[in-house]
Amino acid sequence: MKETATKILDVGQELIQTRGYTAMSFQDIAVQVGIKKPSVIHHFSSKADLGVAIIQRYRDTFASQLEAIKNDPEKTSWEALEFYFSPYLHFASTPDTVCLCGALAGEVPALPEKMRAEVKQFMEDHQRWLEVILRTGRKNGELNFKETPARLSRMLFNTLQGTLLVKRSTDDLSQLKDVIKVIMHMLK
Amino acid sequence: MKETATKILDVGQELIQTRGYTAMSFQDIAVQVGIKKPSVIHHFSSKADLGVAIIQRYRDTFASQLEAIKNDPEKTSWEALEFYFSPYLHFASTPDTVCLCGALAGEVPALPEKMRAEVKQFMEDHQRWLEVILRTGRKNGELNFKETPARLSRMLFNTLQGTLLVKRSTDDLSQLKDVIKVIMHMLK
DNA sequence: TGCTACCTACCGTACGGTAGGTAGTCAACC
DNA sequence: GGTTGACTACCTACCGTACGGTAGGTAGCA
Repeated sequence: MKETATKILDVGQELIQTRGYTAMSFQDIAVQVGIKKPSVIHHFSSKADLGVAIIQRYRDTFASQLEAIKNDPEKTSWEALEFYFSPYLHFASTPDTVCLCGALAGEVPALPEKMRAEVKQFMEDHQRWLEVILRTGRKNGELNFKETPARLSRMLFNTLQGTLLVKRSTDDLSQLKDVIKVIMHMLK
Repeated sequence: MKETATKILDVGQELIQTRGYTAMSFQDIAVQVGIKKPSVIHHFSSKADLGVAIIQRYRDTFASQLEAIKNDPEKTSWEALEFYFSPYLHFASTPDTVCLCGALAGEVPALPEKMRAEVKQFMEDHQRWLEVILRTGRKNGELNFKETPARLSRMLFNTLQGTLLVKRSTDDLSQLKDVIKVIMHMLK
């Protein structure tokens, strides 16, 4: 049986990814977890605290995945890229869901200050990891591109985030696959 | 002296671009226009109606600009591209502002149904215009690329939207210029 | 007379958050 | 071994605030 706090984080994250932080309420979370609103607040004393906890948990799991890939010398750059793209492909099959950082980025002005710093770090984590893959891939001779790894990684990261964003309104789920295909092709 | 209805549309649009549709309230608009809340509702009988009116006005002006460019035989494809990118470059100098469609796309699940269709059309307008520029530019021999114009225009549009999105949290205003430079370079 | 633009006053709802209480668990103590 | 106290998880009931929206009235103008 999952602990209540973990359930709250799970439900909260899902709600942010589908409806956004502002539209996520303690009440919604309480209903989905099966408890009452004040009990949610008992675990996370404010909405901002809950938001920060959700981002931090996500960042932690992301960081550990990064380490696992980094320390596996058998992984090729292409496999690392595929791993990086896999969650995006997952979003391609769920019309209204979006990467956590993308959902939060769209709401930055409405976010409590505590959360903004986390979101910023979050974006930088993502972009920098892609940068590392690109740099080592080119050094190994596996990947081929003209731009600097920093600039290209920023651009590709932005493209992925933008595709997720646009997907929400157009419901054109095939775009994500197309975009990833084009990116892969560009790097050969 | 500007008409009140126009002022309401102006202020409303600005609020959507900075804070988002959900966080935009009749009260905020009333204060900035210099009237009381019910007077705003007198002009636009519901928040959804106001939202639709704002998008429609934007789409109309965008469409007329499109026609003007299309019907000017002296404009090169590069000039058309520059014109297309110019509003994005403007956003590069305003940290918290975002393209109207991008701001709304991030909130699609929270939007009233009437607005969703408008947002969708909005995105398609933008993307299709870029597609036309790319297609005619290649036909003229001015532009050079391998992908189909449809696929490439979607990708570039997504990249621009994503860059605006990411900008909100990172405050890295130089990215937009960089991205546009890279795109221009790609098309040579 | 009728219309437009605006106003004050109000309504119901939903939100984040608080106050205060209850039931269960567990360790410390006589 | 039973009693006590502290702690945790959860509850009901409530508060202030802000929202979208309504009712009804007024001043000016054609």
